[in-house]
Formats: sequence, structure tokens, C-alpha cells
Amino acid sequence: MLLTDRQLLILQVIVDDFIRSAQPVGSRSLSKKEEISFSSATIRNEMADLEELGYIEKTHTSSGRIPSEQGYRYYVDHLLSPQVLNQQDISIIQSIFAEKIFEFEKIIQRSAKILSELTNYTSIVLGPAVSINKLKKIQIIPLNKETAVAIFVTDTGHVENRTFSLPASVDASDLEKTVNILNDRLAGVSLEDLNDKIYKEVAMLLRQHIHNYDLMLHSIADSLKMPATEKLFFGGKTNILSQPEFHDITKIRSLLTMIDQEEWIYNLIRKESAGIHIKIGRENNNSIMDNCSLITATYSAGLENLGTIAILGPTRMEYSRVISLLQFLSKDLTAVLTKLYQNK
Amino acid sequence: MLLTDRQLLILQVIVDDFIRSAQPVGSRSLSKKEEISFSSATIRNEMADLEELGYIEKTHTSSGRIPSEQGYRYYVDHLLSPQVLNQQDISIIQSIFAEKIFEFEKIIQRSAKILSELTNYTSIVLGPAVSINKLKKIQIIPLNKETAVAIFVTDTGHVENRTFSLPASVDASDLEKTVNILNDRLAGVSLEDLNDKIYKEVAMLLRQHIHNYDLMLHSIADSLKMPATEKLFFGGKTNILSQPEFHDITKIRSLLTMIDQEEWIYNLIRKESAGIHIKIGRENNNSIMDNCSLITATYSAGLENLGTIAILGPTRMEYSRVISLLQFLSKDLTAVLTKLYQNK
DNA sequence: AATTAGCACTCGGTAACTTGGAGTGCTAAC
DNA sequence: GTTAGCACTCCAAGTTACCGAGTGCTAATT
Repeated sequence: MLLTDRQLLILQVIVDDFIRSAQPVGSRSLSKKEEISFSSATIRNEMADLEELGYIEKTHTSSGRIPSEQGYRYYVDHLLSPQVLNQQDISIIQSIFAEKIFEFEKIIQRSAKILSELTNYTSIVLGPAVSINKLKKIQIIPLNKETAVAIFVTDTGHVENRTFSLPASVDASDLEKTVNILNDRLAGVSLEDLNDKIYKEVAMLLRQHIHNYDLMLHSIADSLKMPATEKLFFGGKTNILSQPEFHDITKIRSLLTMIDQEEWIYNLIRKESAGIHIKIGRENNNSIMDNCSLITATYSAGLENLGTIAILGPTRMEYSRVISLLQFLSKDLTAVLTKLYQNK
Repeated sequence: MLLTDRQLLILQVIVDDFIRSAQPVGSRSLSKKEEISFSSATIRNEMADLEELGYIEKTHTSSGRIPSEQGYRYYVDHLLSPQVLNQQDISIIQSIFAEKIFEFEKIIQRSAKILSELTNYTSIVLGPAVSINKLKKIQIIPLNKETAVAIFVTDTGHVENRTFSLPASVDASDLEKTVNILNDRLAGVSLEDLNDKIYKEVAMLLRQHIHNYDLMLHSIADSLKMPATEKLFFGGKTNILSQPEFHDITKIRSLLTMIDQEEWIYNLIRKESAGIHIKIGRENNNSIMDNCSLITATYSAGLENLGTIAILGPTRMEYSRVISLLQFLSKDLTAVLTKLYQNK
């Protein structure tokens, strides 16, 4: 069954008003709004219908109405008027990129911080996957007789390092030869493929040149089991505490605890197709996220989807504003990173 | 004025009981304790004296007593019976070191986690200062025509890296020469002294060998302005939420916000002399820390004081247990790190 | 002189009750 | 189809009553 224009108007005003005030909206206060030119009685009738259809709810028998999850969903899908960002927001976001920086992490970290400050919600940024970067150079630096550090530099300037124990039989020239072979064979290979490639292509070469090649091989290969997890950055972790709907300490605790556990966040933000995605309340499939919504956007470099920026807030979230901010930031991030990557 | 033995006994029992129950302690319940063999009326008289001396307080006219900050202070200084750790605690702590690890950070991070789990308070670990480590090797790896990554490896296996822009006039052989000079001159220098040393000793050498040496010099030196901050690690950030005395959301918010701001924590944990330090409530000189205590312990490698482990909890903290745990862990950390450092 | 029993008093917390206001649903009139 | 009117519902805030745990003081006891 389709909603009438009047029902849509009422639904929209209810959602807008509740997002602003966090108070149930009654027919009388609705009838006083400019946009609305019919009486409270009419509104009551329409609200009864909207409730029957599942778009709004009462908190108790004689209370005003609040949007249901389904109501928010409809609002987000059909009623959202895209908010135009004001100049101040825009320049704050652009300040992220003002300074000349070479490292992703700094940019990303600052994005998270500013996003949370602009919205008063919690921001989560999933950093670019290191594992798809291509290897630029490997270096192995012995620390003492027993241990050495392997350093992997990617074409994006990211540096990974691993300490590993050095087989006693390996001497300096062996090490040098090995590093040369590795660099020769592995440059340009993505980090996630390194391990594979080492066993398939490099092992043979090593055998020909290096005494005790197998010990060496395993030591290095072991240290190569990259933790492929993308780094997470947060902003405004405690912002939930200022939302009026979260006065229950156990609810807050479970939310904050979830935020501090990276696996949970990975589950929540799973890589999605490009663009904006909105998950409202139970759509997140996680009871901790009841009464919370998550809006995600992706950013990329060139064609490659790199990471995700997200805002976690109450279902009573300023969807319009958050979406605009995310769209704008993701566009800017993509532009900057694309440029950075091209340069490589 | 000195306290009588009986007053000491009563003070001790009050503190112990309040730490356990979080409830004000009344004379009647005190008189029922085994340790106490006199009537509630006597206890009331003694409590009136203790209150007059500032060791205990009432929450309202006819309530039981709770320890004052001064009371906790006296308790900590004179009444604390050192708790012997049980076997389970000990083996949990030792599990931190079970796995063979080369990297500090992992050990430190795990320490923070386990400490918070054992105590149910928030743990803070100030990692070893990177800046006192000695340089083992510098590498510079060009990414493209304009940028390069400088990599600094310390004798402890720690790796720092900085991306910087490469002067257009520098070619590969210049770079190689520079790296050689740097390694030749700077090996063994502590990171914090690098910048100094570069200008004082290396500049001249570079001038002799490298065309356009000054651009090169500044690029590298700039990237060397190490952020000398020691890394912070946390465990159980949300544990405060389960303490009954913190039911006020604004209090919780200010505490959690403080924890998320590293400068605040540095202020709180300032480097202190070796050993255990206890700061109760206002002794922390920070109103956010009202009703909170902080216990810190230092750990070292050899003679060098490396870092700090700390527990943040309510003033109503299990001082005895926390102190024992910190002592034990700091001893173990010191032992392990001393060994690691010797090996270098 | 120190200890204790006894008692009046205080205060917080809980439960029961009252009241006012905001809101609803329904009916009848427009 | 819309709206005015009205009875009804429920929450929230305020009031009152009451219980229990605790105190301080005094007088009796050791």
C-alpha cells in the first residue's frame, strides 16, 4: 500500500522533529508547524494509519509518536532532502588536506577526528589495506648474532617491519645475496602474495646460491605472514555519552566495549560496494547496535577501492548532514589519494 | 596526635570493608566482625574521634562512615598488609612472557591487557622511550623522483620511518654516498641526539662529497625531528563503567575523554623515581581524577629506567592487590627486558 | 575512668498516592 | 473528508508516610 502525500509529509516532519528534539512528537505540536495546514484531529487519524503500517510507534498508550526503524528506513530512502554543507564545514574538512603530507595514516587519522567533531557522533575509518600495496624494497638488518629485522617498503611509502631470529649458520654474505635475490624477484609483488611467491619462485634460486638456504627461507617467510588487517582509526569515541537516549550505563558499556574490540568493528564495517551505505538499528545484525545506525562510505585511489569511513550514532541521527559530510570527505580523500598513488 | 591501636584497627576495618562493599560502614556491623571485641557504642565514640581527625567521613548525618582521602592515605602508608598473589594470578602474568617475542610493543600491550583483566580497573602502560635507543642503521629508499622514505633501525630492533620530499637535483649516487656517510657517522648515536649530530658533524662531510648537499641535509634533518613521545598502551578503558561509584554519566564522560587524550595521561603519569607511587584523589592535581586513585610502578632494563605501568581506579581501590600485581609485573618486565637489552 | 546499654533523633530510600499535562481515540457535527 | 469536542490514558513530578540503619548522648555498669 502506498502512502499518500499527506502521510509522507507527516512522516517526514515527525522524523525531522524527533531527530532534532529526541522527544515523541504529538499531533498538536505537529499541527502548529508551518508546513502543516490541517487540524490535529486529522493528523491523529493519519498517524494511526502510519502506525498501523509500521512507520511510527508510541512509547506508551498516550504518548506522541517516534519513528520506527522502518520509518527511518523509508525516510532515508525516500524523504531525505540532501543537505548542502555550509562553507564552514567545507573549509574544516579541507583543512585535513591543507598540510603537505606523505603518509596516509596522518590524513586518515585527522579525517576521523574532524568527522567526529563535525557530527558529534563516533567516527570510524578503516585505513587502506596494506596488503594490496606492491613491494618496493626489502632490507634485512642484523641486530646481533641471533636476530635481524626485515623491512618491507611498499610503493606507497608504507613501511612494515618484522624481527626474526637468524639461523646461526648464516653469514653476512649469505644475507646480502638473499636480500638481492629477494629484491630482484619480489619487487612489484603485492604484500599479500609475497609468501606464495617466495616459495614458488625464490626458493629455487636461493637453493642455488645459499648454503643452508632452507633455514633462511623459513625464517623470512615466517616473518612475512603479514597480519593483513587494515588499521582502524576512531574519533569521538565518547560522543555517544552525550546522546540523551543513552542514559543506561550497561548499554553504554557494551557499545564502548564493542568499539574497543577491532574484530567487532570489522564485522560491522565489512567491505561493501562503493558508495554510501546506511544500516539502521537491527539491520546491523548485532544487538549491541540496537538504537544505533551506521553510515559508511568508501574511498579509493584511481579505481581501487581502498577503505571505508563510517559514522556510528543513534538511530535518531542527522542522516542528511552525515551523508553529505561523508560524501564530501570521501570524494576529497579519493582525489588526494588518487593523486598520491599516481605519483608512485 | 597519634592514633591508638584500637583506632587503627577500626580505621583499617572500615577501609577494608568499604573497599569490598562500597557501602558506608556502621558501628553495628563493625562490632559484629571477628577482629572487633568491643561494643558498637565504643566504636561510635572512636569513630567520632577518627572523623574529627579527618580520617573518615559521613555521607549524611546519620549514615555510616567512609574513608576520607586522608584516611586512604594513612591506610596505604601504614595499614596495608601486602597481599600475596595466588598461583593463578602469577601464572597469568607469566603467560605474558611465555611466547618468544622480539618486540617490546607486543609484550607491553599484552601487559596492559592482562593487568586490566586481573584488576578490573583501567591499566596504562607507558612504553619505553624510543629516543634513547641507539641508531643501528639508516636506509633511504626512493619511492619516485620526488619522494623517499628514510628508515631508522635502532639497536633494539625498533624501526622508525619518515617520508620526505627529495630535492630534484639529487641522483642515486648522491643518495648512496649520503647514506654511507650517515651510517658511518651516526651509528650508535641515540635517536634524540641525531639531529644535533647531523648538523655538527655530518654537514661538513656532506659538503665535501655531495653536490647540493644543503638541500639534502635539510630534507633529511627535517624528517628526523622525531616525535619523542613514548607510546601509551591501555587496557580495560571501560572498566570504570562497572564501578558503582561512577553512575554519573558526565563524570564518566570526563574520565573517558581524559583517557583518550594522551597529553593528559602524560601529565598524570609523569616520569617518577623508580618504585611504586600512589596518588589518591586530589593528590593527582586534576579535578577529573577526583574519587580516583592512580598507582604507578616503573620498569627498566639494566640500570636504565624505561617506562611506567599504572592502574587507574576509584579511590576505593584494592590497593594491596594492585600494588602486589604491579610489583610483580614490573619485576618480570624488568627481568625480561634486561635480558633482551643485554643481547643487543 | 573506661565501657556499654538504652533511647531519642536524623536522614535516605521506597512505596503509595495525588495531580497536572500532554497526548490519544472516538464520536458527532460541519 | 475534515474537524471540534470530550472522555480516557499514562507519565512525570510532587507529596506524604514509613521503615531501617545509623548516630550522639546520657546514665548505668564494670
